[in-house]
Amino acid sequence: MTMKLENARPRASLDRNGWVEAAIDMLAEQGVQGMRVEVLAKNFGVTKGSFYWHFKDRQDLFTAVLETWRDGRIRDIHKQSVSTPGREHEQLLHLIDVYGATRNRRGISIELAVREWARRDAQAAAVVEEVDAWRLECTRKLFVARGVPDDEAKSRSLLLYAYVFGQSLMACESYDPRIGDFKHWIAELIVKP
Amino acid sequence: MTMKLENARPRASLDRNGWVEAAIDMLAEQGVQGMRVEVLAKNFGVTKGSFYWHFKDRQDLFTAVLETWRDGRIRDIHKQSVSTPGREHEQLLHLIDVYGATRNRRGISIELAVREWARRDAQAAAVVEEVDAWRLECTRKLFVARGVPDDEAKSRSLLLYAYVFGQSLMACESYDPRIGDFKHWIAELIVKP
DNA sequence: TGGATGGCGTACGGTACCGTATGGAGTAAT
DNA sequence: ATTACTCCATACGGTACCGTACGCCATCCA
Repeated sequence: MTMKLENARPRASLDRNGWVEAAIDMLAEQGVQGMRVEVLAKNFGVTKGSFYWHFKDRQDLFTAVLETWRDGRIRDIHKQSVSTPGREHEQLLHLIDVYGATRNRRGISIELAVREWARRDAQAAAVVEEVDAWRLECTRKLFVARGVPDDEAKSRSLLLYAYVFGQSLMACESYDPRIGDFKHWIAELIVKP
Repeated sequence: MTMKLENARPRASLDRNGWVEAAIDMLAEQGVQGMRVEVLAKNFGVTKGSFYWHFKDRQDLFTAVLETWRDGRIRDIHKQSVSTPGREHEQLLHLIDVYGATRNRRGISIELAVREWARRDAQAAAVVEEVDAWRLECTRKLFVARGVPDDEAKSRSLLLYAYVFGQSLMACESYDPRIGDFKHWIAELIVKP
């Protein structure tokens, strides 16, 4: 049998998914324009001959990146937003915290890069719209689960996500040394029953 | 005297400022990477020989764009945020409305482009930080003028701007037909005493 | 063991840029 | 009229890409 050779080659990880993961790294660091075929190839130590074996063209990579990002986000949304009766308050605060902390910088970078991408590309815009719809819906359910009226739940969900994304756009670290307290106060205002 | 010839030539508007204004247009439409010397020149119907007469290099244009944007923002902030006793509530709601409406699309596009620029360029980051500081401070004064404690005023200012910027990043038009009502509710929550 | 196929390298043409060097037309000053 | 200065065009070299054509080699399969 040839089973022993399955992972014999150390560089055999360069399948379609490997390119997509590397492209997402570049997306986080440099934006859409940073996902360049020859640059990615050089980072892998190969030439673009490999790329054009796995992908039809650059747009093909873009589509794969968007789908990978969308699927990952939807999985995360479900993990974070399944209602645990009695703990919805903590769950909502945690949602805000995840996007506001210094950790998760990579996730935020990707988030912003995709959203900027979506402002000039219909395909990216559709993906963002889909992800937003899932997030807003799951968060709405969390609010409803703790007794908030439906309209108010929708409004607070919108406020929650707009706030966390907007916060990552601002340079507010130098605003006040007690910025952490302010953010807690804001989070409570958004989540408060 | 030669005074009569001061604005004799119709194309004499192609001074340094003309290039900067056109560059800001491209910034709004295509982001930082869209501000290209040869593209701008073609749009003007000239060649880049003109550009390199008025600017040392591309970075020189970038610096001028950032300074022009910063100065314009600071002027706007003062116009919008001077406290008119008794009307602070309406002034704050108007602030939110300015950034949330379908009009002012250009201003929002520039705002987002500059902020994305700032994530990868220290000079742009410094400008954004300066503009944010002005905005937060002026809005804080509006809150304080209507009796809000100082810490809460700072928190609400931060929430206000993070919300309006984040909102422009989201595709929330298809969220619910009553999105307008939700935004009003949110604005009241942010501004409410 | 010969041929098919997967995975990648090489080489090339083409495009879109940046920046420089230089010339040239028009105007202003002497 | 000569000079000088402003403003722009032309031409060039260089870089960084995208995409394609084609060739090479290892592996698998009959």
